[in-house]
Amino acid sequence: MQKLTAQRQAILDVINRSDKHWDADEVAYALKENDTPIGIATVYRGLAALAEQGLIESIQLADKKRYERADKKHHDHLICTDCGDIEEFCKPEIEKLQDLVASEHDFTIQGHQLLLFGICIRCKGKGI
Amino acid sequence: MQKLTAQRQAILDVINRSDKHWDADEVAYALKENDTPIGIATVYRGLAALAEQGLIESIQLADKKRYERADKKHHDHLICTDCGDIEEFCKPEIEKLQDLVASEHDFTIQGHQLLLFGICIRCKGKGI
DNA sequence: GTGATAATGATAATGATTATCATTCTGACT
DNA sequence: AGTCAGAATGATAATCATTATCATTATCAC
Ligand SMILES: [Mn+2]
Ligand SMILES: [Mn+2]
Ligand SMILES: [Zn+2]
Ligand SMILES: [Zn+2]
Repeated sequence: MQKLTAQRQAILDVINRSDKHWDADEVAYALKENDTPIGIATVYRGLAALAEQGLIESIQLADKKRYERADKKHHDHLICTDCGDIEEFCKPEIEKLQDLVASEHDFTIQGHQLLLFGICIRCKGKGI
Repeated sequence: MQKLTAQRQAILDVINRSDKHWDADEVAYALKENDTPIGIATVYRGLAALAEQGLIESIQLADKKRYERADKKHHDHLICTDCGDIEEFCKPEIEKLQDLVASEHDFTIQGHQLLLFGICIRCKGKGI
């Protein structure tokens, strides 16, 4: 990314103004609401470029990529298989053990993805 | 899955006779080599059905699902971003901490996926 | 054997993402 | 100010894994 163009700045603003985990369509829709509509291909390219620069974070779910603000400390995710809600958690002991695993395998770790799937507290009380 | 049909048994056999992590196309190709060709839709359905019954395991990578034998103890994966190789590891302390995280969030855990991305030992010595 | 149910397989459809390509923008340099 | 090159944009086509459709076939209970 050479330039933080107006379009990419607009994408970044959308993502930075909430704690959501956005997919490309949601970003495009928010931009349209915003009266700054941007072509969907440009949204995809912008998201990829911003993530590459570390200006936003990405998580890869089964079906699609989602993006979030980069200005929080590193965390991983709990995903409700019922409502799709995404919660966050931070557990440095796990990260340490991951590094240990990598070194045990002579593996130079570049990143990781830990997803916990299950039922969130809200969905637990649904069928009553 | 009502029946373990001949086709599904053939899929299961292919997967059980190696330690690979198979995608649907690879399974279909192996079956053709085997002189037991099976329609690709049937392969997809068979893999899903076998995984649902716990007869095989699945992992969801960024682009596609892969399947492996279910007769090993639970493990997670190291994925080389250079050659695509998949190694396995087992770290019960991590699993315990995952359960702790879930309980801290009143989250009923159903499953998890931990992927460590990086460079495997073989690829590390490449550019010399 | 007959009928209900499930599975198969060829093919079409879906959905997220990427590629193409003509057009527009930007910034550096006259 | 004008020119030029490299980037970015956006409409659209293409890709690729997976799922849906649907007519046909297999299987099981009676
Ligand atoms: Mn997050
Ligand atoms: Mn494995
Ligand atoms: Zn939920
Ligand atoms: Zn490698």
